[in-house]
Amino acid sequence: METLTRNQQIVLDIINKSSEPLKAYTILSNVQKKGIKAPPQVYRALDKLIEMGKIHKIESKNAFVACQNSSCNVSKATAFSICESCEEVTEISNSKISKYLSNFAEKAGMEYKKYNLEFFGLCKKCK
Amino acid sequence: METLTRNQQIVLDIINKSSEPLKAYTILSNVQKKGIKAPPQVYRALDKLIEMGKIHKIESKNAFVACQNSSCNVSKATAFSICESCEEVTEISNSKISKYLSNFAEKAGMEYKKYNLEFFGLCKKCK
DNA sequence: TTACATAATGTTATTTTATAACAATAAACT
DNA sequence: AGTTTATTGTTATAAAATAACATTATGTAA
Repeated sequence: METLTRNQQIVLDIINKSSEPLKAYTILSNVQKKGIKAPPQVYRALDKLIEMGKIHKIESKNAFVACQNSSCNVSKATAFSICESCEEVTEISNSKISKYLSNFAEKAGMEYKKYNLEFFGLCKKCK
Repeated sequence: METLTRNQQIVLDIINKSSEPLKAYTILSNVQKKGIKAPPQVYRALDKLIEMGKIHKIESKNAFVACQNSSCNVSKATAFSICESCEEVTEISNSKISKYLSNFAEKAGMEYKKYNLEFFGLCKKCK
């Protein structure tokens, strides 16, 4: 179990507290009172947290969310559903999807390391 | 069958000719001799071409590729495999994946409109 | 055809997202 | 303690995308 550095912990705390994906510069403005002053400090922390699987990047939004799946301490397969109305992002932790896709990748002749899947539509509330 | 405007056609031609995903500013520098001078012109063409399903955006790379799947004239479900060594990007047009994932989304209670899936790993050549 | 609406374009400036480069500290190792 | 390695702080800049608005082209209906 890796221990976090000060900056990593500060950034992770903000993301954990948030109910929605946060952008890097939003994070920055929220941690400036804690002494993190410049973008590279935020991006470096984000990079490490992603490596550790503590957070994920929502590529279509350039935003970052806490991993909601306690078992994924290495980020190798991520899936999200994204509501186009309320912007809610939910991590899908479905072992069937994961198995299905890993299997598919192998059959396709690819030495697969990870995947990212993003669903777009309307969530239960919004539809 | 929609007809393309001049700018859309110019941008599509460049992307079609390329064997790899192109970034917006790479496209721009390649079409300046044809009279497209500024980023908004490129981005507007890209947006329309995506709407039409002629091209797709590789979110993890901020790059654009021609649709390799002649049947997808509306871009609602895309899947790619991306080689982390040679950067080759291949569109996966597998109706099974598509069916499986659509099905999954529906069961999850989401009114699903589209998805984007990106696999990362090593392609056949590189592994 | 002419008038009106709609869409596409051209252009400048700016915003947003991300990284390069390098000096300064701190942590881990032998 | 001295050396290596990782992390931090900082400034500047690069890369990606959009806002805003004036202009031109295209479609449509009287």
